[in-house]
Amino acid sequence: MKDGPDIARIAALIGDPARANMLTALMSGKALTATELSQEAGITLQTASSHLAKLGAGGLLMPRKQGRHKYFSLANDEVAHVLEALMGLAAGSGHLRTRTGPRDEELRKARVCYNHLAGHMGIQMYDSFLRQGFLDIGTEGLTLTKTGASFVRDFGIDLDGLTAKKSPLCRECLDWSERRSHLAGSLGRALLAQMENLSWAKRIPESRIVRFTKAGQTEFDATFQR
Amino acid sequence: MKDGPDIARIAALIGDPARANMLTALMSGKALTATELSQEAGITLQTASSHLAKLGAGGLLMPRKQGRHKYFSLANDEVAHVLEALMGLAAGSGHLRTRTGPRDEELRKARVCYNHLAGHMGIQMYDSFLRQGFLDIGTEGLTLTKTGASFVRDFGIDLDGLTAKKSPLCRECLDWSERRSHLAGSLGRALLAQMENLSWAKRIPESRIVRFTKAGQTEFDATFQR
DNA sequence: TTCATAGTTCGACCGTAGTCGAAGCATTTG
DNA sequence: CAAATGCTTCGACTACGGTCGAACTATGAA
Repeated sequence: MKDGPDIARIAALIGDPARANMLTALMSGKALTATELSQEAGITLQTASSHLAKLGAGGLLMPRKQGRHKYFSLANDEVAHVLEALMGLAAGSGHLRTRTGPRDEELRKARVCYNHLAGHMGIQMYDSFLRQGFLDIGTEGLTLTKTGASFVRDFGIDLDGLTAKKSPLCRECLDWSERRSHLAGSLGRALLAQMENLSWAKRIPESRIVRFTKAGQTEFDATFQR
Repeated sequence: MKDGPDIARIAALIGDPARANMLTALMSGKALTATELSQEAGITLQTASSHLAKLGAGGLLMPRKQGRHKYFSLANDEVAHVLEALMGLAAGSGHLRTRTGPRDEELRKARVCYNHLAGHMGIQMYDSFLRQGFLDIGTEGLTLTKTGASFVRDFGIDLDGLTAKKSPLCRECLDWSERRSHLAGSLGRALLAQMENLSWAKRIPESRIVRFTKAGQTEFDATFQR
């Protein structure tokens, strides 16, 4: 009776309407909180919590704790592939709905997150690092590549000083507004500090907004938009 | 709450262990009877019947009645694709088990089925027709193409005589031993009759075996094996 | 510190769906 | 025709799992 891979187990996980709704909501690629997902599915938070625990245990979801929020995203591409295949079979075209965070335009664009750069520009920088091969996504956590190290040094950062400390150099941080990962860790903090040093930007007091100068914006784009 | 394509519905269908076992058994591409599938799933025939009805209504299975048997196969490639994706996610490599029909070697090779050719050679001819574009699989049933018609005429069959009758010219028939479709209908019967006319083969009395002569076999291979 | 918000755990309720025995059709075989 | 085989339908039982209220923990804000 036992047919090797237990397709019934995961199909049953997807087979509950509430869970299916959560999973399809996550197909956008963005991470959502438990509360948002509960609304997405039309169920209470308690019920959602139980569902999310099951999906996590089943290997379909990747939960990440961020402060007092818990963000969920699809565990990997294969999960998305299965969902897409199911959508195809279920005929009709796939809908996606999402509903994301901060209202303030400036906050969305660039803000401080534990002293590193977050928001659209944070994502922009992170993507640029990945594109240029400055960062390597290993089994557990990010590492700075050789080319990445030399770039960072050229940018004016005391890399040796950072690595001397015990706090992690590179970490992924889930962006609030963009709902994607960006660069955190001591390197992330140092990069933002250096941008402030170079007078590219400054923090607006009494808020988390990071406001770039016109020149600073140009420099940033030239440096990180390739 | 309603997310367009109802992936939960079909995922739930696959999500039951008994149904999942039946579906994986059908991944071989061969059609299986309700009884065989019930054994495959380790449940009684009554329960299996209910499951199979649901899978049919859900569009995952294609049932075909053949005498007092009912054969089930996956409805289409997309279903197989979903199952394969699920197997991938469920990790581990997929097992397949099957258990097919007739014992007698000669019967498996070539036999009569409602006066048309069945068994391995029947499949061979059917595949050859499809490969050469003699048959066209439309929305409902097979049709003979122009090139197919001229081939058939060259083979010595009175095609006009056949089309004059009201019984269907081409029909699919599910092969007992191969568990795949082959050509039935009046054309199928005429083709077998012509092979007997040409002394390629003759029927063995008191059985359904069709025995080809050595020369007939050679001719058949030359004609239908491309 | 206290309060508010996000999420988890516990317990109880309820419904749905899987299961099988028994009886009923349908088709083939003798 | 009767008997046998393959499958379906009906009905009853059972259990698993989804659901929510209430209480609890953890993190952040005032």
